[in-house]
Amino acid sequence: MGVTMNDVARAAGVSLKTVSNVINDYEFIRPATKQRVLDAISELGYETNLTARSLRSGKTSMLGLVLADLSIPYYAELASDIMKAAWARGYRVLVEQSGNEAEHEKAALQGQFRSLTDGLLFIPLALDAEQIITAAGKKPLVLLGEFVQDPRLDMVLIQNQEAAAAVTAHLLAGGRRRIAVLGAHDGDEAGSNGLRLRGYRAALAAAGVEHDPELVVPCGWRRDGGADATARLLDSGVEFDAVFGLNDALALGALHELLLRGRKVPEEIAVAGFDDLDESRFASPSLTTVAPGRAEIAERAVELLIERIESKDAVHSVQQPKAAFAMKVRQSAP
Amino acid sequence: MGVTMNDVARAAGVSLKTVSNVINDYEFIRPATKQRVLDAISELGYETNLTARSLRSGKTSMLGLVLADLSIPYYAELASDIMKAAWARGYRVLVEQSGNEAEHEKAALQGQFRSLTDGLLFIPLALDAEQIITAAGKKPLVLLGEFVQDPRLDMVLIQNQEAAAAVTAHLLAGGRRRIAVLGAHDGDEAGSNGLRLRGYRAALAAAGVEHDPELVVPCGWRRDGGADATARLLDSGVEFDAVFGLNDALALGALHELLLRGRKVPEEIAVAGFDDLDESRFASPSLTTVAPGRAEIAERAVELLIERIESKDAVHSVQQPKAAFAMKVRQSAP
DNA sequence: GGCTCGGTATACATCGTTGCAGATGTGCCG
DNA sequence: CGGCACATCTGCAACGATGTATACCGAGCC
Repeated sequence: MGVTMNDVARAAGVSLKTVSNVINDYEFIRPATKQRVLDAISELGYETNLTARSLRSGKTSMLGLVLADLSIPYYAELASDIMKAAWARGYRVLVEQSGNEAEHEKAALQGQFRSLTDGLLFIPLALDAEQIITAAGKKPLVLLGEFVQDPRLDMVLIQNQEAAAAVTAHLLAGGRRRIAVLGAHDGDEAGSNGLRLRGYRAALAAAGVEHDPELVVPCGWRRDGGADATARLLDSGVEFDAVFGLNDALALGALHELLLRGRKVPEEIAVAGFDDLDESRFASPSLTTVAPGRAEIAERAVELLIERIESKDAVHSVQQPKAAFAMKVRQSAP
Repeated sequence: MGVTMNDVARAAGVSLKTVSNVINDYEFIRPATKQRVLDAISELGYETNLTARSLRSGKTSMLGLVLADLSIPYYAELASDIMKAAWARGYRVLVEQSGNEAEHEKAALQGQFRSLTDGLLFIPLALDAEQIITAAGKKPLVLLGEFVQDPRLDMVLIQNQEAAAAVTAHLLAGGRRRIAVLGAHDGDEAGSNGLRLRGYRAALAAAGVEHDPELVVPCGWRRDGGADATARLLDSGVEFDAVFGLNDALALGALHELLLRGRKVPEEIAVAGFDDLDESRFASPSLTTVAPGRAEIAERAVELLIERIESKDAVHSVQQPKAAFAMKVRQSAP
């Protein structure tokens, strides 16, 4: 157990450094020498010790990914895309679940384990920009999710406001006038939910439809939150002819509750979401939603982070690319 | 950037080794000394370099988790549980997506990246036991998912057969006699799908219901596979009054397709699955399924793997604990 | 033939930590 | 008061790789 370069060197009759050179594709090695080393490597079953390499070179070739919880489908799908993008560029991803708690997020930014990664992809939920900047120090960092916005931070943006406006406009075009919104407080301005809410209000205003604060229902971020909120809404007696879940999980929870209570979707009440989960396509009825460009987000975020890592000292201006979104009109709101 | 133990030592006026001792909670240190060191640490913002520690100690405190793809909800939920269990024991998890390809699985078992982890949790899909044993070598390894069964390998078992029999029995108890099965070939004996199929047949036999091979429909493992298979089944004209998806994704795909075609669930056709995804609870109608004991599986697998890692040389017999399962009766098959 | 030059291989120090083997100091016992 | 045990602290050598500097070698040039 544990063949080292030294063993290989001895077996091949060369110096340790030559083995290193072969492994790192150094240009000037005689083919015969190279072959001898390669033979020795495969004969002994040598494998590079990445830990040692990291210590010496100062790079781990790992990216940290901090998100709330993998059991939330949107994060799982995003994580999957991010891992593929990173892998394609020779990096691995170390996922850290923050459980949406400030303490865990902070720990991820500045804790011990930071030293295992070359940079961080971070989906902040509990910390604000100031806290993030303080905690992160100089480590390469790219934010995702737009919960936090700040001109000093690199991030990949979702067009929250525009996309939410598009969903709302679609519902309005379908003749809906009393569109309930799940997942935000009426006053929210910040965070992705705030931005999405703003998009909703903008679309209403553009269509000349009055905004009723009673239709904005705060709730958790998961399916049960959407279901509960819908139940409360139905019980409250407030009239509505559509539900816009600020994410698909909420919309699916709402859909479930509406059908449970015998409401007809979409005839009576239309339902729309935001995220375009794989699951949403297969809901019954299938869910109208907007795709925020997940694959593009993953790709861009990884690319940007790696750029920051590999040109660490270079001067650079903050980048905040926006991903393209796309409406997905399905049965729940045709 | 890069405060080392040496810097701390100098600042605290002690030797480097004493700093190390403080950090590792060595017993015999005068409180005053300890405090001085701790002060220096926080003043300088020192952080342990885990890479160096790993190199020196030979432990990385990371577990590898090899699975097909995080975008598959069952794996995402399992991964989430595994990470929490590992974290609670001081380990992190490095996820590797195999995409269900033999080559990737093999690479995960014996590739470079192996040296970054102390042991591997592996959900095999493409490799068989022999290949796994050959590729894995002596590295601590615990299998999950029961796609492979072998008395030489540690693994945490799902009661595939028993649980599938329970689902089938439940459908039979509801008066169903023509139960279609999605996700296996009629001949399958191995793998979780084979075992689940065997449970299905056993339950039919126990109830004295004849088995019709035409009701067994092979298909992919995701929602679209279930939908396609259901479409084919409907088109073929084969009669059936229930569908048993060998996992929830398939069942949900089937549910979607049935409703799309105007079939009433459960009145006309009952639907049941296997996995108890979070999503299944919120489907409409909610999905009857069986929970394989995901949290317990995660817990036990992590525990077993860590035991193997930490008592590496000790003689031990192969362990194959079984997780308890639980029926979840919901609307789709009351 | 001696000298330069570029290709090829090597030696040595080094990354930041921990294991091991001691060195020092303190208190207590006889 | 010497000796001994024990608490406390220190120094050195490693872990396995890579960077830098340099040694060697044959070919080409004058």
